[in-house]
Amino acid sequence: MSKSNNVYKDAYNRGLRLLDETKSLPSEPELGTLLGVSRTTIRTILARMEETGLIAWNKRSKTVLRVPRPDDFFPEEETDTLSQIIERSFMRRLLAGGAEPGMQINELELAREIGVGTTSVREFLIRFSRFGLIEKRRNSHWVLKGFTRAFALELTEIREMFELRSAAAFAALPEDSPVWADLDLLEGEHRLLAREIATRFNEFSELDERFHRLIHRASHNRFIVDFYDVIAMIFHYHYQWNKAQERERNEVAVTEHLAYIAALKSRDLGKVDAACRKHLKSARNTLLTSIPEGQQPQRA
Amino acid sequence: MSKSNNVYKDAYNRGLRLLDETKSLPSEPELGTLLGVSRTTIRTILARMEETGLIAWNKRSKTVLRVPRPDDFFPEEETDTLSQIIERSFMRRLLAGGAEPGMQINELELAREIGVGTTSVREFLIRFSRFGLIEKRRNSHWVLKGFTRAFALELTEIREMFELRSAAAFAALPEDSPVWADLDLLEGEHRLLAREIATRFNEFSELDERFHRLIHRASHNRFIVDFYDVIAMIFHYHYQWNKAQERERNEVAVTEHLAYIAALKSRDLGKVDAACRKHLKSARNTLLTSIPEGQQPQRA
DNA sequence: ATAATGTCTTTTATCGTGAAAAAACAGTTT
DNA sequence: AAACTGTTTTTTCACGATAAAAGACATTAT
Repeated sequence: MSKSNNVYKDAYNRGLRLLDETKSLPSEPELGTLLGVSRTTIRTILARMEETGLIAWNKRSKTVLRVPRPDDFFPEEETDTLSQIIERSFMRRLLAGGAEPGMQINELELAREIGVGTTSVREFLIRFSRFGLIEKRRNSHWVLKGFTRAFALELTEIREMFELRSAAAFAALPEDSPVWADLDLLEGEHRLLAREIATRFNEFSELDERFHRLIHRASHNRFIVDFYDVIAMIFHYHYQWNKAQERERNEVAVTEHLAYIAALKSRDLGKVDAACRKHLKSARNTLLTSIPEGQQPQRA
Repeated sequence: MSKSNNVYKDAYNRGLRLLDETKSLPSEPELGTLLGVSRTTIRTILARMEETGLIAWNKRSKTVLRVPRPDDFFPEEETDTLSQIIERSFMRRLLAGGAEPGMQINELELAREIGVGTTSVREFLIRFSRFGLIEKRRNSHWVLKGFTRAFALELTEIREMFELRSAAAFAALPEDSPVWADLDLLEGEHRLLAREIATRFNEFSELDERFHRLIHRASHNRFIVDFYDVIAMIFHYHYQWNKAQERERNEVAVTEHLAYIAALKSRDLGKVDAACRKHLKSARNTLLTSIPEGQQPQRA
């Protein structure tokens, strides 16, 4: 089967949305940067658009003939990366219970179950290992360390260290730094969300990530910035898993963020520290309460 | 070519050393744990030892017939892991100059140059990426970020944060913790090395790593412990690369370690903090002075 | 002259395959 | 019966091959 053409399919779907807005498409290189793919893929997309009668294509002229219909789009599931597919499968197994710490992870079994080659699974596990949830035994299997209370505590310990430092660095940034404008925009989005929290509470997690990433970037330290990937990954699956009191939790978090933002704008390091600590503390508690207590680490 | 039998060859070489000491070898499972390989590999080793007349092997009895000669050993270079080979090649290129930040890394070219398959190179690069020296462009090449001054500063910033915290945790460990015995042993080795520093200065880097890993382990945080891999890797190649004033540097470091150890034993958090800071500061300076100033980051 | 399109080449992503190594199972020995 | 040896099965590691995607080069249009 070799390689799936999900890059093409995903870019095609995104390309369809452009047809709603204009009467004619820009040049191939321009489309390339717009959709984030190479010209080769753009030309494959244009070829299909011509074939299905969406556009008339002749060299530089790419005239829109009709608006795309729902059935013009490729199905969602065909646009996923292999590594996304593997990650989802793996996390589902991991969170679905029965995944006791100390358990062995079998590459071949995983590959067969998901229906992909072993190479892809291997590469996924290597990438995934930096999250600290699995560990490799040399020349042998992987071992699941598990999503335990210890893991959550170790994760949040680093997170707090990094974020306090980043927040302090943020507050010390000069007046003319572009981050203040970014912060203002985020503040606006927070206020808007706060007003409509009753209906839009599930949009918080995406805003949360953008906010914290902005702060971490102020550290100008690649290790700190990269570590947020670990946090984001855990919170992503945690939010999917634990929907209890989601609205209340997010409502509290939005308020804490607004206080945090105000503290940053005051540039008062004491206030920043206090607001940051307060928010991180409740984030930690949320995470901890969602971990099943029965799961205890086991000897391998 | 599929897979090299370096595991067998390495274990065989280590197994030969056992023949010097005893007149007969233990059971297969015991040999397995001793050499850290499976029984399958042990049996292959025993078969060859029998073949070359080193032992007489009949079921449980494995009598040593003669002491191994130098030519019984497999050549050193045949015992390396593929990933070690790739890492060495890669680091040589990286440090040998001409490796400008922003430069593209080509999997295929690397694989051809080293003489290995592309899969192994890919997996190496994925593993290596956590060191923060390279970065992946989705669906495209890797980009070298380079061993720059910025890298060294970011690395040491995290190192200092982590080690100060670990050292504080270490000092707070109860009297009966086994780490105090480990520390005493390390102190002894330091004193011995200090006395013979003139001739044995090149043995320091190994001792250095063991000492710092002991301290980091006191954090009981996998992210802190794992981060030391980044530091160890950088220092490993840095030591190989920069031999200037090696003796003097190591002499200073040993003295600083001894002061650091004394501070830990005093359990006085203020003293620990001071001694740790002092050592980390000079470690940072050593690293920084070894980075060629001309190398400036470039836009991709 | 610049920027596009048309064409060709190279590289990346993924699979199936086969040998090395581990692990499981079955039969022996003490 | 516990621990070992003999044998078979399974898994990991590494490769070459191939389609997708990127990139480079040549040509044409404004």
